[in-house]
Amino acid sequence: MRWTSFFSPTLRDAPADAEAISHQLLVRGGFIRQLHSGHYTLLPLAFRVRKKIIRIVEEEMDAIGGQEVQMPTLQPSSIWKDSGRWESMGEIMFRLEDRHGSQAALGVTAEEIFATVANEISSYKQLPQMWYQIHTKYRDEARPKSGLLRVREFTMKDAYSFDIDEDGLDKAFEKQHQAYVKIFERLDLNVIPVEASSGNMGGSDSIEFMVRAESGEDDVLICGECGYAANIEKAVSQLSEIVDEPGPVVPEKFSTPEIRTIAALAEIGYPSEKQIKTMVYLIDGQVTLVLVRGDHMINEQKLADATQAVNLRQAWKNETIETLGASPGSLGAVKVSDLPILADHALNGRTNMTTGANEDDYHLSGVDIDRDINVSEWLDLREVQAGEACVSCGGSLDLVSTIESGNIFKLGSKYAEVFGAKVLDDNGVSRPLVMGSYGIGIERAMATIVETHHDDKGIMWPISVAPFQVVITVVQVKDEESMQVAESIYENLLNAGIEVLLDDRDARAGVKFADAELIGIPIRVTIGPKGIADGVVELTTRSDGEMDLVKIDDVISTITDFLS
RNA sequence: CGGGACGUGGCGCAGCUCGGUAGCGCACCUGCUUUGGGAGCAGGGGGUCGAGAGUUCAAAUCUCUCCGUCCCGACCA
Repeated sequence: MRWTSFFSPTLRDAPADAEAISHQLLVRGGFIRQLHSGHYTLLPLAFRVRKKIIRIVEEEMDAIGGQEVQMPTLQPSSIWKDSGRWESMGEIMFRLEDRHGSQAALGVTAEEIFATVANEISSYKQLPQMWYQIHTKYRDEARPKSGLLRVREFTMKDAYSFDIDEDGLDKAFEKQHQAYVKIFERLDLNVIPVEASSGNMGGSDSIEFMVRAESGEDDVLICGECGYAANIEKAVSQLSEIVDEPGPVVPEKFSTPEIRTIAALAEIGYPSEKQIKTMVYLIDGQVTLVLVRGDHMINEQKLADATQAVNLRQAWKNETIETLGASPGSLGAVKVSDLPILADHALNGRTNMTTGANEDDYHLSGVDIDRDINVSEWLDLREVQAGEACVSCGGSLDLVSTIESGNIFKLGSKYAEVFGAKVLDDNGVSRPLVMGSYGIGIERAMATIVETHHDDKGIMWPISVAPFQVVITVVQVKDEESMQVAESIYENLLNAGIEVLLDDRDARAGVKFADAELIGIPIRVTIGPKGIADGVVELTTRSDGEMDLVKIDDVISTITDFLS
């Protein structure tokens, strides 16, 4: 490709509203343009990168027996109603009606569709199966952000495995795990597999593949000692034991005017780890009290997972007052008998605690949880904090921000049962298929690579996904000899199957160098009159900026060697 | 959904307080000079000032409503 006919509108300044570095560089480099919030046009450069990522994903999926298919993105409401996700997907799902008034949705994910097709499998002899597609997904995100990192329309590789039993699923899951490791290696993304919540996918085991990045929005806890890693929605830790002083036989009410917070109560002599934090939630319409230790935070995803809630929110202030008769700041669960009370494990067995009295401006001290609070269920609800001890080795946990680049789920038979995807086993017994589902966001991977491969001059693509492997920068386009050498190297590289961009623009050298660096081509061949006089050209690698003088006749072999 | 900011040529911005019909840098076009790290000079093209309504002789500027975009939080397969 010749730059003079190539469409890559580079910009000197990034748009003011681009915050994430990948967003800035992809826009500045002429890879993408925004159409509206969460929807981006992929210009030729980005499209080339996308294709390469897709190719890598396809190769690794095919290598583990994946079969590529393509499902419709416009899907009838009926199958989503059958699985219950027409409801539970909530606002994330784009919905529309056709001219006949039939309701439909744009594909958010495809468990339902794949399970429907899996009806065609009738015997255990046809198993296992692994199907995947690389196709557009639509999600009405509450807040699209950070360029390609969180969008409403994107390409996803979604794979689905079908097995006769859990054992088969375990194998498929492991194969996908291994394939992911290879894919991310080839993309030069340093992924951390972490235990994760499966959200409303309804699965059991779930692993997310996370890449550390400044602009990441998922928090992960990692143990530097033993390698334990988990999403904050799932992470657990060890707490040092607290020995409570013996308390009174009944709780004692005391006046606490002006005291509305855990911190304020701590200041007057009731340490936060000796307090009970009481929060009021509406869990699928049911008012519920949720208790954690005073110095702990509730993680709502844990709460949602533990309760299988579809709709979950904190109660409004007025709802709280109606229910408990007091305002937030004076709430407690002592003597509450008509509401479910969910408590975090860290409160188990504690005595002589302090909590709100359910009467404004009063608290209770000397609360013995077993004796005074009617806990319905003990659950893991609290959010682990940085520095806490690892459950497996006691090491200190680090909190790091990451981008979720892929995930794998064990779905079990939920969808197979709903859609009647059953097969006969070797005893002639009908059994539902056991499914897994496995996703990777393609454009997100592209942006994540930029997040992790850039310097102050621009992008530094790994060779595996670079839009071009080589750029030939002709310093003096009007110098005939330079152009002749450039044309000849260009032709030879093309013949060698290498993707080359020939910068034949009549621009100043500085402009051309800056553009080449901005768009991140791994190898630059610089051709100028000076070198030609000596029979050499320059080879510069983008990743380390190192420059070598190479004889003109050796350029092709040097480059092909370097690339292989 | 809660909080905050912004909307003026392709990009970055000024002008708005105090109303008088739009300007700067980059980019773009033409010519000349220049040519190894974002050139110089000269000339030129391009803007419903987010939209609508209102106030006014007159609105980018004042008022109201709406729309859009970004950031923080909530939420998020």
